[in-house]
Amino acid sequence: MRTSDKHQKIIQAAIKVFATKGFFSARISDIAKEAKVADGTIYLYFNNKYDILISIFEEEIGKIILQVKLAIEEEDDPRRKLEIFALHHLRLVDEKRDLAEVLQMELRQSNKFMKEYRNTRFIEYVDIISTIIHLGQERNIFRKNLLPGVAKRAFFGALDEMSRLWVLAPDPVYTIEETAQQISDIFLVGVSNLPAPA
Amino acid sequence: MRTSDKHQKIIQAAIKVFATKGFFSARISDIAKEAKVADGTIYLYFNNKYDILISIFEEEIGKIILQVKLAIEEEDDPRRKLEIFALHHLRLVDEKRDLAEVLQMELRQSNKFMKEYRNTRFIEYVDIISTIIHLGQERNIFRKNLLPGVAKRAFFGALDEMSRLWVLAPDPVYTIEETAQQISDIFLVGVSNLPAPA
Amino acid sequence: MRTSDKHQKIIQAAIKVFATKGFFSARISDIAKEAKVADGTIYLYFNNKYDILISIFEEEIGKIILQVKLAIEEEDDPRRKLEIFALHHLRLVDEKRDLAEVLQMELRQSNKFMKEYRNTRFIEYVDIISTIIHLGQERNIFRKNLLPGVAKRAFFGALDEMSRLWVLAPDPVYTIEETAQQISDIFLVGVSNLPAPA
Amino acid sequence: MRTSDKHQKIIQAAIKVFATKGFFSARISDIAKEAKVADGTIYLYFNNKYDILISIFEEEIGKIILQVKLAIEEEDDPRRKLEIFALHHLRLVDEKRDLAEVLQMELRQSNKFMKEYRNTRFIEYVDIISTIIHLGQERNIFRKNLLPGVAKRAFFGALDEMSRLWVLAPDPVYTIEETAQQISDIFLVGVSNLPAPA
DNA sequence: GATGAATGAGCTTTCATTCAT
DNA sequence: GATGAATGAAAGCTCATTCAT
Repeated sequence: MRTSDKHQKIIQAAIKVFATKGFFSARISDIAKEAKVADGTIYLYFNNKYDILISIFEEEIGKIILQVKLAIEEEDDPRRKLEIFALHHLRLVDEKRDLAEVLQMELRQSNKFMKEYRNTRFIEYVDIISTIIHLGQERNIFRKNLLPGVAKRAFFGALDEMSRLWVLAPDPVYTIEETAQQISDIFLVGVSNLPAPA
Repeated sequence: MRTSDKHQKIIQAAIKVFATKGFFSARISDIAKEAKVADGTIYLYFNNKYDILISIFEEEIGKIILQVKLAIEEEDDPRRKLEIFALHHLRLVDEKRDLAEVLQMELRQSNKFMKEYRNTRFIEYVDIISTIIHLGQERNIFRKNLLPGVAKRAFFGALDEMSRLWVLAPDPVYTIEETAQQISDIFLVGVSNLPAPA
Repeated sequence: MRTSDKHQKIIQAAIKVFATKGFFSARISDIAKEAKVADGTIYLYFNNKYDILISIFEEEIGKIILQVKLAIEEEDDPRRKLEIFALHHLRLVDEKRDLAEVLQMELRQSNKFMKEYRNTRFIEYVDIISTIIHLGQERNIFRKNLLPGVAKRAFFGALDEMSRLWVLAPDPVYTIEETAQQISDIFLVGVSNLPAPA
Repeated sequence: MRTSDKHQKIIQAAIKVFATKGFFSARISDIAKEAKVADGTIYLYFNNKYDILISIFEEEIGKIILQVKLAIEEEDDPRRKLEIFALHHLRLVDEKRDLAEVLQMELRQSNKFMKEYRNTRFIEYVDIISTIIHLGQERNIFRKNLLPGVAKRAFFGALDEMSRLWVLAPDPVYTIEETAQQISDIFLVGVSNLPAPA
């Protein structure tokens, strides 16, 4: 069996188990059972339990960043870029719910127990937004008095909070598309370089 | 006695320790040492480790909700109410950083390992926002086509993400006031019942 | 129960278990069972399995060195001092067989797996012999052309090898006294069939 | 094939690894790497880890016994025979340090964890000495009141203890030849400052 | 014969919880 | 009520051994 096979099987199993029980409550034996390998096999591919989590971060976020950047490049308008980012983000959460959950919760917890790990991939992802905002400001579409560090986080936070709702209780009330649209709307109107309402 | 000295000392110690190490990495003996009581004493006031966490949620969020509701009632304008909520939320994060961190991270993780616990207090807190939004819609200040479940989370998410930034790396670049103002601005302009830009 | 009690009980249990099975084959649970404490209790008194072994070395050899030095000081003649050392050493092996076995085997192995531990106590013990030899040379009782580093080890090695015999198969053929006498004799006058020195 | 290339390679690798880390700390994969074979290959030649150790004992001591007996037969005088034994023993330790270390430490420990293995080869080796002593007593060269079981072990122990010194810290202070001579001297004539026998 | 990926039993160690004092 | 020594279940990880290739 090819090495990559087992590596991927374990990663996918770990995503599922971490999503369900959380990193700490997850047992190596849970992951092994889910991946249909022996406990010891996991240690042929990963140094320890933390290493599995880090690998999820690195590998899966890496893939996502690539996809999103690709999708955004196809549009020129910063407003459309933001809409696409929102849509992409929420679709991902819907399609890869377990992964989304792990990234959302465990990734942010991780600095507590993995002191040495600096999560640069996550920062890279969020910075896609600030790049778009800068672009919008340059083109005079977005307000110049936007604080970039705040705006990017406001947008990401809005999406992220919706994701949480989705992850906890998949909500058939709003579709992904209308949710993405709604958030983009609120945000875009909010940041537009228009005369403030009288 | 529920509000006994020891009870509070343990709660405050636990907040500090949970904030620093996370719930799972925190040991009962850490909390005991921080609270300057014996390990066993903790079990006179709490049933187990989970119970301490739940108590933090219930008691501390309870206090916060009371404060925020009080502050909001003093204003009539929904726009001002939102601004006050934002300011209040961020001030709290700044003043009670440890508590903020526990609420932000552990509370959301909790459903993973405390299956039976339904976190109604948190929902109650976030619903303060939706109440304001409804009010704004009734008074024709906010757009009617806002999805209330989305808008409330978009606003809370934006604040929450800023809090995370604050908690991880206390940022002297933006003041609490300008951050709150900025987020309120983006959101208020975005939800205002004005003709959409051409 | 006094702290010292448990510490001693564990040390004594460990001596017995290490003597019987060797350090590596010995399980913490074996020691705990022998000491009639829970497995975890051992870790209240020792950092880890190695620490138990080191404690045996330090504490028990310390006691022995004290005793031997005391016994030797009572005699003036270096020849008698050597005889007393031999007798004392072999008596100890007989009386504290398990301890002797641990010291004999595990102590010497220890540098293999406890790289950082320097066994100064053992060297201190063997150096009691060289001190006696030096004294004998000063008084012109022992040959001046004796290499001190060799002679001390020759004497200790002879005793040690007898101890091993004793430990492996307690031998009723020779008494401790005649064995000690025999080794002292060989060392003091050799094996040649010559008229003993007057 | 018993004397196959691989069999020998594994034995030699195991001697090196056991000498360095000790039997228990040595991993099969260490030996395999040292022998430049796959882990599994070892099990084509040996039943298990213990079996490798036993094979070292049997085969390597076997060779040594042959050599020593041959060297001793060339001399007639029991005193010379003892000197040759001493010299041969120490030379061996010097030339085959790793093997010496394994035989010295692991062989003696072995009865602890390999209950069923009786180490007859080692006894055979030490009994070469007692044979010499008996011969010396028959010829009236050695004292009749020597206890043979004690004398043989005294001599062997002296050599063995020197070996340990050599193994732990190769000592350039004394040469092998002078060390062997010194021990033989002490044993043959003792340490007393008397005119050497005519 | 040779390989080395896979196995899983079994170990040391941790730490929430208890309870005699 | 308060203590903290003692408990023992539970889990991460290692590594001798196997076996499909």
